[in-house]
Formats: sequence, C-alpha cells, structure tokens
Amino acid sequence: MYLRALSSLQDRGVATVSSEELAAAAGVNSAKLRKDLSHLGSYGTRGVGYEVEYLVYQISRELGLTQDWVVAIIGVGNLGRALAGYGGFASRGFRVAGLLDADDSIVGQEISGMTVRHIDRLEDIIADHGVSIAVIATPAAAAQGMCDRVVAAGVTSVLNFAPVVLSVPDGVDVRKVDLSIELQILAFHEQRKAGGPGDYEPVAGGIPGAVVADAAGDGAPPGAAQYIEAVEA
Amino acid sequence: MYLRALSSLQDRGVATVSSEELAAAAGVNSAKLRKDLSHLGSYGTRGVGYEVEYLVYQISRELGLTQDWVVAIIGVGNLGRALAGYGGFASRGFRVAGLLDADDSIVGQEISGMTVRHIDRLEDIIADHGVSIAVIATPAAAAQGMCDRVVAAGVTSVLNFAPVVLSVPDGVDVRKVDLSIELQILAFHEQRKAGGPGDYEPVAGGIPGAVVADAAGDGAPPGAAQYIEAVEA
DNA sequence: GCGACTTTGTGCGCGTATTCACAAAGGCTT
DNA sequence: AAGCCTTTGTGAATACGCGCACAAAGTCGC
Repeated sequence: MYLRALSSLQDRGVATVSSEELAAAAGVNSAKLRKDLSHLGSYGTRGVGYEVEYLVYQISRELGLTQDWVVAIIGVGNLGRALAGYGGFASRGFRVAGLLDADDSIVGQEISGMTVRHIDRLEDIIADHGVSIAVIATPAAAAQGMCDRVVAAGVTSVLNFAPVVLSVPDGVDVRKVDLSIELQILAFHEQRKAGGPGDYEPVAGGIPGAVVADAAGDGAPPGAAQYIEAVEA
Repeated sequence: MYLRALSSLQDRGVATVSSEELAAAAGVNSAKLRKDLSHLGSYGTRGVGYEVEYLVYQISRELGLTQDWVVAIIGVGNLGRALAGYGGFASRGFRVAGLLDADDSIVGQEISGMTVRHIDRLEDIIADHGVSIAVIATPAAAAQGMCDRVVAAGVTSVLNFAPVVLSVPDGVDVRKVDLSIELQILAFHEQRKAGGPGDYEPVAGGIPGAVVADAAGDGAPPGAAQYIEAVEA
C-alpha cells in the first residue's frame, strides 16, 4: 500500500514526503508507517522526511519486486479472464506464463494476447517457464485437485479465488480472496446500522463479548417451524 | 467462512458437527471457533456438537443474509463483468440491481442477463432499487468520484476493487480488495524462502522486529545503478 | 556557527485476538 | 438410574498490533 501511494507521489513529481503525508495517502497512522519503514532500515531523514524514489526502490527490493515472478492462471472463466487482463500484474514484475483450462471449448482461445492451453500441459508449463506462483480461479470443486498438482510440480505460492480452504504441505503459502465474503461483511455492518439482526434483536455492543443468547427470540424461520421449536425447546 | 464450511457439510448430508471438525474444515483453531460461536448464543450440545442446519440458520441471520441486499456494480470492465457473472452473490442473498459504465460502447450491452446502463443514471437506479451496497470496479482515477456519488445518493457500504484508498464520511463502510497486493505478498514470502532480498540481504527472523539496517547505509542516491552500490557498499 | 524548528525512530502502555486447559453439561451404555 | 465418556463454553494466560508521546537527529534561517 505504501508502494502504491509512493508511486502516485512519484507520478506527481514529489521528491520527498513526510511520514504524516504518506500515512494519510495510504490510510494509516503515521506512527505505524514509521515503525513499518523502520523494519526495513533507517531510510528517513529527520526534519525532512523520506526521499520518494529511494524509498520506492527499498520497498520494492524488500518485497521482491525487483525480480520477475512467473505466474500461471488456472481456470479461465470470467474471473480468470479478468485476471489475465489485469494491468496491475505486469507493472509490478509479475509475468503470466500461461492460461490453463480443462474446457475444450475455451482451450485455444486468445485472451489478452495469450492462448489458453489445456490443463494437461500444466506440469510442462510450470517446469518450462519456472512458474513459482499459481493463481487458482477454478470452480470450488476443482480447486483442491489443481492445487495438489501445482504443488507437486514445484509451485510454492498459491493465490486462491475458489471458495474453499485449500490444504497444502508445510512450506507452501496460500492466500485467499473471497469475493462473496467481502460482501457478507459489508452486509453485516449494514444490518448493524439498520438495527441488528432482522431489526428485532440487536447484537449487544459489538460482536466481541456480546453474548446475545436468542432468548426466546425466535429467529425468523427459513425452513420454518423446526427452528422455532429448537429455540424454544 | 464457518458458513461456507457448514454449507459444504450440509451438501454431504452431515447433520451434526463437533467444534474440532468444523474448525478443521474452516482452517482455524477449535477454541477460537467455539468462542466465536458462543458470541451468537449457546447453540451447541455438550457431548454431541452443533446441529449443522440450525447453525447455518443462526449464522445467516446474524450476518444479515436472511434478508436481500441490493448491489450496484460500477464499472463494467473485465473485473466488473466477472463480478456480474459471479454465482456466489445471488446464492447468498445479494441481488445485482444494475451494471453501470461511462463508456458508450459498453452501455446497452447484455451481460449475464443484465443490460449495462449509463453512469448518468446512477442516482436514479440507487433510489429506485434501494441499493445499499456499491461495488466499485472502475479504473483508479475514476474511483473516488464514483464513490462520492454513490455515497451522496445514500449508499452506506462500498466494496472497492480500484487500487486507491477511498475517503468517505463517517458512517460509511469501505472494504478493499486489491489483487496485485495479494500477489506482492506471495512474492515477498517466496523471496524469503529463496533467501532474502535479492539473495544477498536476508531479513532477520521475520518482518516484525527485524531491524536490518542497511549497514554502511549511505544516504539516498537516485538512479538504479547507484542503489546497487548503496547495498553492496 | 548557532539556535529554533521539523520530523524521524522507538519505548511504553493499552486493548484485542488467540490459545490453553478445565469444569460443567449432556448423552449413551449398562 | 447411575456412571462414564465426549464435547461445549469460558476463565486465565499469552501474544500481538496499534497509537501516543517524546528524545534524538538533522535541516534551515539568520
């Protein structure tokens, strides 16, 4: 996030920036920013701030963005297509080495300048291009199987968009992006603003510590009556 | 996440589940799971576990998923298209009321059964359909402007995919999903496995607490070649 | 060259999240 | 009906992240 804010400053021709300004741009507290940056070393100048260009370089280096990373995208549905065309990857040193799918009607198509290849060739492509990061954008049912294959082929970092918890051996990193969970979190807060669950049983004070037993409070029935019984029993 | 794991159990016809099993499925510690669930009330049976169907209902209700939420998607590029076609929304009570874009060559197109409408009609659509959640999938430059408009029109929850920090008034919730940051995080860990920044200056022990001063840290020379000197010096 | 001013780097305290570990609770078997 | 066995719910301990506040460090003006 700091890198993003710094790039933006760089575009505007700003040469130096104080922790206060950069923190505001990144949406964090300035003390936190200074502490974070201090973990990289002491790159600021007291009384002045940080030199933008130098800081960009140091952060990029620490994040490993000064080298190229080879990525394979598994699953070329709507999401896979969006990822293939996402400009944010190339600009940060991520090179997409392959788009792979199991569907023969998709294999061979040209997407964002790349040809979709059959999933059978997964292992070849990983080995040939030195893929170290796999992006899984398959349906949930296929995700674990694909994950196992990429890991077996030597990939040690996985970005998972499928709504499942992937299990991997030690030494393999997995990150998960779950679009519908993000919406659910928003819906939860939205509901809170409107006055608690179903507008009749507000959560006390916040989620943590709030022990709101559904005291006789029958929760609205979807499958219906049985739940009311369950609560009242 | 618990809801997702429970749905999966439900599909397999499992009637009851212990905290241990559910925690494993969701990828968390079982004590944490029990504490989380206890905040909703006491819905487990000692010696037995939790009834899957009942728990699904209680969590859904607490999250506000027993009611419908109306969503507008702003920006119909690759990502907007993927979101429009994402099945995970409808199945959790999220209804897409509109796809909006500023590009006349996109307006009028049919995507996933919905017609893309011009951004001029944003305020109408929000008011007419009672949109409470806006999804921003525009380019970075347009995001803050669109955010201001949806907030002015009464939306109080925003899911932002654009790589900028949105500023909003108090009372409005913003969540951010940043695809390239996820990849950068993976790249960082990948680099760590391979032996630190550039393979010559490993971070000590971990990020927090690691004060890897750029020993002999001479100040701040701009220009790529000089950075290498700075590090090697 | 010196003093005032600005801004970094960080010690400290606070609140929260996470985990352990166990007593209480309930079902199941005999 | 009584006791055993399983599993929950939670107090206590620990770990962690965040922000405040300030001393140290460096710049800029005079």
